[in-house]
This record gives sequence, structure tokens and C-alpha cells, in this order.
Amino acid sequence: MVTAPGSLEALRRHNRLRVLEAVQRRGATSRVEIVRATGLSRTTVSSLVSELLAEQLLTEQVERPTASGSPGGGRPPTLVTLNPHGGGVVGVHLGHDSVRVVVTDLACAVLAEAQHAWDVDAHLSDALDYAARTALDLVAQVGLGIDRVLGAGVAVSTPVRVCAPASAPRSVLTGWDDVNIAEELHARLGLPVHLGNDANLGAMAEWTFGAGRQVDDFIYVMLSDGVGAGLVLGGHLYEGAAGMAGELGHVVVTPDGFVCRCGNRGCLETVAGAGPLVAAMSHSRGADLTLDDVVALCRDGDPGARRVVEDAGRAVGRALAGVCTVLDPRLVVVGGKTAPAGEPLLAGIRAVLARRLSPSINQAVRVVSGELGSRAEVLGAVALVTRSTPGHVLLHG
Amino acid sequence: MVTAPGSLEALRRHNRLRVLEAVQRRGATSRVEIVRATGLSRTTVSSLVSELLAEQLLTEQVERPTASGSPGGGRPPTLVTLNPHGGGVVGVHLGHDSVRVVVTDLACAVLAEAQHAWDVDAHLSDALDYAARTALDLVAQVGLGIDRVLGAGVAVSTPVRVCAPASAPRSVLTGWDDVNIAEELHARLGLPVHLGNDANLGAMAEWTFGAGRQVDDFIYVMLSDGVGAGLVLGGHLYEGAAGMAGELGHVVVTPDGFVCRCGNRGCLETVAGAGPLVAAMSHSRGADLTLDDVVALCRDGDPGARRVVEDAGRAVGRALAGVCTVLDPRLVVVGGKTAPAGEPLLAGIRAVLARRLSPSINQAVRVVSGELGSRAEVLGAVALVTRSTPGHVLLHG
DNA sequence: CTCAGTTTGTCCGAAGCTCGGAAAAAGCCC
DNA sequence: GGGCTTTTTCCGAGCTTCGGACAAACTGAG
Repeated sequence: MVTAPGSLEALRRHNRLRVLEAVQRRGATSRVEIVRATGLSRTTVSSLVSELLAEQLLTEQVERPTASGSPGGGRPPTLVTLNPHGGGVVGVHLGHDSVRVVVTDLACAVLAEAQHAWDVDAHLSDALDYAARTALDLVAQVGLGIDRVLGAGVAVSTPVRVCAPASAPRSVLTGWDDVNIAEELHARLGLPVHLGNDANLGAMAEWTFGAGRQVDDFIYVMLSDGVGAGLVLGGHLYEGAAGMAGELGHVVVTPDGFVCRCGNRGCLETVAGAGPLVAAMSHSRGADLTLDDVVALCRDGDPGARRVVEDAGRAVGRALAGVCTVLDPRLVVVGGKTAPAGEPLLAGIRAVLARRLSPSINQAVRVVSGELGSRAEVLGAVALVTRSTPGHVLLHG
Repeated sequence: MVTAPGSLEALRRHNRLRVLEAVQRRGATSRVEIVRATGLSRTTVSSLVSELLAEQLLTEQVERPTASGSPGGGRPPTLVTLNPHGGGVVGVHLGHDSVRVVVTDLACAVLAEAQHAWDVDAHLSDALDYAARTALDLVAQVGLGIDRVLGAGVAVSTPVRVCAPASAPRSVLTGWDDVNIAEELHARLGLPVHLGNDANLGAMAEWTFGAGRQVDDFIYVMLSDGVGAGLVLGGHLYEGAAGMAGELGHVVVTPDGFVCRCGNRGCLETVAGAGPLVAAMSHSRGADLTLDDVVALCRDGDPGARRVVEDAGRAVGRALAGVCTVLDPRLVVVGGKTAPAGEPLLAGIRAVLARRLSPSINQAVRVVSGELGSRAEVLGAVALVTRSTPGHVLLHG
């Protein structure tokens, strides 16, 4: 299947990939524009495009784009796009308490979507059954042959060990470790399955589609039940030596604080996770609040909720300060269930960063909300597939 | 000069590079071994090797390697090596108070070396003169033509902005910013000059030659007058969005501590830099100690010095804990002038990391001393040249 | 309506690269 | 010296990319 790198075929595969990327990045594109973007010759691009058209990975746009015409006349370009029906991708997000499944086209536009509350932690195998069934249903529903689905991406809320040896770091996990999710889903779906940590994939999504477009160095902070982060550094998603990068929730911010499930004291998660937020509000309100309730109160302007959320933001800022000083990112993107709380949260983070970063770094770091909301993780899972698949794309020709 | 990527020439350049790397990695090598290492065909390797021989970048080993012969007889391979006299590299380290210059061969083995105390901060231009003069002297001294020197790498003790706009982050700097060091040295030497931050280059050196060989994810901590760090993440040196990554010295570890030159309070540098270390010891001893004196006392077993150094290590650990939690590195390498203090320093770091990291991450992170000592930065500068030059190597054919 | 002018896309031959097989080279062992 | 093995080179074949020439398609002026 895979040919030697350094061969002519590898070169052509590489160039095909660059053409596909150029089209993906700018949507409807003329061949000339691809030439300018890739630096390849007209001839080569023409050859590659007609090949991709034959494989139905691209389609030619039929209608005139605009009646305007180019400045000074000339033959109008024929535009090509990624063929929406040329293939599809499945994305799955296994949260602690819910399962989300999407099917997208090759441009990662969502074609169908389903979501279901589910106690994933307690019934992982059932959740996998549900996810697989739903994925197949959705694929059929949008009229896509399963043979044209590139693969499935899965976002899970545990660290994903890159090269897992016997020494499993179980402490932070909750029984998931005994199940090989990728294999299980592959057996149920018959598709290549790519696995990623949900915070890392949130970063991937905001990088590819959201607030981090065009930015090669940023930190995605996911505030939900737990607290995690995803790092895009130098134009690559960074997963750490053992796939444990991004565990922002276990940075110690209160050395004498509560004991965390990881065994330490005062981790960020014990201060800014869903549990402590809800607990702080429940003390003054009824006892049966959820994180979404706190966020809603916050959006309604409830002073107590705003204060609680801002304090959580400050704690996040304390954990982020050291990281930002050392990594020099251009951007911090805040996502997860708590993110819709908006301004108070961002203000808390910004306030602490302003005090704890050297001025030169602080001035360079923007702090913004994510643009993809609760879809971030599942879209990241989709992007994981499209980013890592082109090799396959180029084979079934 | 530079051809379009994706062209045939680019492919050949790339393959040449892989051959060179294979030879560099294993020393004397036969062509067949290169075939196995690169996956290229016999023919291609043969063609590339003879080309490189003609350019005198490689040489054929004349003598029999061992009289043993291969198992079962057969034609003995002709081994090729990087030609030590095929070219050279200049490395310069501009510290705050000293200048160091080396000349190495293409395999980065040091051929000549010079070092001189110098108040670089106050007399930068003179220091550049000295460095350039010394570099040319050393090149002549080892009998190398200046036209066969690939370039000069320079390690400077300020952040190096990757894509410097007008908005210069001067706060941490000391007047260096007005001088374009790369241009100035290029004018004096007539060579391509590559610039890097000294902590980043220390990391590069330990990664390429020292304690971080084979490790793709580690943090190099440089404890000297100031405190800095270099990051190797996912097999790349990471310099940050604006080249400011690694400023570990300005992570806040004592929020109410002394004011730092960066404008913040309680930065690591105000606790574990040379100044505070010397000050703490001078209080009980004479007033005119240097950092080297403190290190020497520590090595002699002086309890006070050991305590001071261990406390500095603990402060470093506090700064590192958050970073390690988020980055999940495999290794922390400690270098810089303070590093020879040895065990007390490492013990301080390890003790705090053990308390502040989640057990799963702590167990994965080793903390060790660097192997290159005071040569690390200047060797990193050399590596910077060889790593980024192959494009040039391949041109002057 | 016709005719330059302009931009886009395709076709063709040329040059370059890598690959696999065949042949030559170089030693070991009987 | 004759097998035997391993390394290295030579040669033709098959791809791939590139530049120039040519066809296509549309605008705008006369």
C-alpha cells in the first residue's frame, strides 16, 4: 500500500495533497489560483485536478460564480470544489454523560447530527453500540455509501496514550482504560478509527474552523465538567511525549486546596471544574443546579453567578500564566460548557494574566471565546480524520 | 536559487539530505546500509553518493574497517563518511559577560575553540568585532578555506524575535535590540549567520549531542545569571509565536516577591538567578562571591551553599510543575552555570515536581544534568547551522 | 456584429528523477 | 582456480514535472 518515501509516486501523492489542501482552504477555486497557491506549474495542476475529478473527490462548479467577470475580461475560470458527495466523515464525541455523532462531507460541513444523554462512564460498551448504530443511520440518511466514508474520528474525555506500553497511567482515568475504543468501534463500523483526547480535538477544531484559523500557536482551554487544554504549537497539534499534554486541570493552583481525583491537592479542576462551580452557587440557591443553570444565571446577569464564574476564570489564569510565559502563544481560546458564560469568565482570565505575564508577552496574547461551542470536540474528531487520511484518499484511485 | 517545492529537483534535494543525515547519524557507512536506512534504491543512493563525493562533502574510507570481513564473505563494502575537511561551521556564544567561539567540522566535532571574558552588554559592537576576528583566526588555524565554511551560528542571551515587526518587546532586553546582530556579523564574516536564543540553543545542543539524544520531548532549563528554558516538542525546537518561548525565568513563583527587571513581581529569576544565589551566600560569607564560588562551595559540601542551591531548585520546580503538567515531556535537562552544583539542585527540582505533578506524569519525567556543560549554547549554535543549512549544502555543487 | 485583447485551460515534447534487473567488481573459502 | 556471496555500477523503462504553443471563452470598443 504505502510506497517508499522519496519516490516519484510519493512526490505525486504529495502534490495531490497540496492541491486538495488548497481547494479545501479556499472553497471554490480556479486552477490558476491553485497554481499560485501551490507553486506548481499549470500543466501539473491541470493533470492533478482532472485526476481528482475522475475520482469524484472534486467537482466542477457549473453555474457562473458572479456575473461580474474578471477585470478586463478574459476567459472566466471554471471553479472546482471539494465534492460534497465525494465522501464523508464520521465524528463521535464520547463525553462523560453524553454521546454526539455527526456526519460531514469532505469539506467538514455537517450533513447530519445526533446527540443523546448517556452515562458513558458507567456503560461504555452500550455507548459504543449507540454511537456506531447512529453513525451508520446518519450515513444512510444522507445518502452516502459507506464505502465512500473516509473514517471515523472519536473524541474521548481521557488522555489518549500515543504509544501505550503496559505501564498505563490509570490514576486520572475511570475504567476506560480497559477498553480499546478504537478497535471496538472499528469492529462495529468497519471504518478506520482515529482517536483523540477531547480537549486536544477541540483545539484542532478551533484551529481548523474556528477562532484559531490562521494562528499557528495557541492554547485551547476546555472548561466543562473537567478542565483540559489542547495545544497547537508551531502549526502542529501537540499531544505530549505520552499523549498526556494539555492536562491543565491538574495544574496546582491552590497548594493547600481540596484533594483531586488525581491524588494531588489544589488542582485547577478542584476550583474551576463543574463540581465546584455548581457547589458554590447551590449554597445560595436550591441544591439541584447544573452547570448549564449557572451559565444561564450568569448570562442573565446574576451577580453571584458572575462572581463565581469570574473567580473560576482567575484560577484558570493562574494556571495559564506559567504556561503562557513559557510557550509564548498568540491566542487563548476558551471553550467547553462553561464558555458561554462569556465576559466574566474571560475578564477573570485576562485580569490574572495581565498581572502575571511580563508585559511584552501579555500584550501579545489575546483571550477569546471559541466559535464552535459544543460542536468543537466532535468537529475536531472529523478534522482528525481529514488531516490524517489524505494518504488513503490518494490510494483508492 | 530556491526552486519550487514539489518539483523533481526538490525531490532530489530532499533525497540528498536523507543520505547526508543517514551518514551523519551512523558515521562510516556503506551504500547498502544507506539503502536500508533511507528506503531508496541502490541506484539512486549510488548516484547521490558519487555526487556528494565529487562535492567533497563525503569521503571514501580507504583502510579496511576490520579484518573480520562480513559473515560469509562477499565483497567488502566501501565506507563513506562526512568529510571532516569538507567544510566547517562557526559557533559563537555571546553571554552577558563573555564571548565564546568555536569552529567545528561538518560532524560538529570541535576543531578549535576560544573564550574571553567581555562585558558584552556594555560593549556589544566591540564584542562582535572580537568574535568575528577570532572566528576568522580559528578557521585559518585549522586550515579551512573560508569558502568551505557553511555559516555561523550565534547564541545570544536575549529573546530572538522570529518575525520582528516594529513592536519590539524591549522590556526584557538591555539595549541589544538596536543592533541587528545577524547583519552586523554577516558584514564582518561574509558568511550566512543564524541567530538563536541561548537557552533555546542549549536545548538544541543537548538534543543533538547530549542528554536529550533520542528524546523528542524535553525541557532544557538554563540556570546562569538569568534563567531560561528551551523546548523540544514533538521533535522540533519550539520558539513560540514571536520567538519568546522558554522565558521560564519570568514565571511568577512568589507573587509578593521582589520586583523583576521585566516589571513583574516574584519572577523565578528573582529567586533562582545568579544574583539572589550569590546574595544569599554573601550574607554569611565575604561579600565578593561569584556564582562559580557558590557552585564550588556546594561541590565541597558546604551545607549553606547546598541549602541555597536546593532552595533555588525548589523554586525552579514550582515554575516547572505547571509547564510539565501541560506539556507532558519525557525529560528535564538542567544546564547553565549553576548546573555543576549537581545533586542538591536536582533534588530540589525533583522534590517539588513529585509533590506538584500528578503521579502519572511525575513518573514519566526524568530530571538530569546536561552533558555538555558550558559548551552547550555554542554547540547549539553550530547545530543550528547544520540543521538549517542543507539547502545551501546542496546548492554549491 | 466583428474584432482585438485578455485570461484560462489543454496538449505536446523535453528534461530529470527513480527504479528494477543485469552485469561487473571484489573478496572469502574450498 | 572455481564456486559463492555481497557490494557497486550500468542501462533502459516508466513516471513526473516543466515550459511553450495552441485552443477556448468572455469583455469591451468600434
